[in-house]
Amino acid sequence: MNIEKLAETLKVLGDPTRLQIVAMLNIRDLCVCELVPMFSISQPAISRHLSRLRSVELVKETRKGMWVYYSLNRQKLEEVGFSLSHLPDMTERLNELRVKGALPECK
Amino acid sequence: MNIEKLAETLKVLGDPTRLQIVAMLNIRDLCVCELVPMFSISQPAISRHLSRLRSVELVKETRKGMWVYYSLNRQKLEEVGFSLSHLPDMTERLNELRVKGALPECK
DNA sequence: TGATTAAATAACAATATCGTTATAAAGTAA
DNA sequence: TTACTTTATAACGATATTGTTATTTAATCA
Repeated sequence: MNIEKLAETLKVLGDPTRLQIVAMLNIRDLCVCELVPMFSISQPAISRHLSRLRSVELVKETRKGMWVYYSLNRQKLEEVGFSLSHLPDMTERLNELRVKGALPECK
Repeated sequence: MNIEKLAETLKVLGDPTRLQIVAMLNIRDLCVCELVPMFSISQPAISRHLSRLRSVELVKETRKGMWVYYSLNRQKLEEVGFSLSHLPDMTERLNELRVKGALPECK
């Protein structure tokens, strides 16, 4: 995952409500009406959080009749962990800057 | 790491500038005056980003004369990855809610 | 059809974030 | 001391985020 996308995904995960939703979905798929009573915020607020999680493909929705079930995209979550432990190698970028004289000599 | 602290740390990582700083510090320790020319934002802006990274102990600062060197706390970064792949088990919490009748029956 | 339920979207307010420029603080050196 | 360099902080504006209530959309059922 490129660094911009990784940052965007981490930002989505970096909210206590959304991270708890992810932890809940790690146990089993849940419909919105089950998620709402778990938190002390409104249904629309939960809906917006789910929308943000969906926007980075951390969760998937499936409509079943009146209900919408959300499930965790474990692969995406693993990808985040992997990308974090394999950050892009900036050695070359650092060399470029040094060659261009963009780096001061702080001895 | 508890879920609140994890969310806070992910939020700090969830910014493209800060994540790039982390990637740079993964190569070697850098002083602020080296970091500034790598980005097209002001020195105070970089300083604020470093302050946020410091606030969750992702980086450590060391003053050397006039210069302040920042280094990556790799242990903390690994901890984030580990916590992400070992989210707290919400099974019990889910049971509580079910027993209390807080979960609707969406069949 | 019309009523009901579940979920998403719209509109808005309060607060947080991130950038800027100006200034302060800390260290070096003439 | 005074001047200079490096970094942090202050003050402020623009924008993003997160919550609210009201409304819309989608599906079910009498």
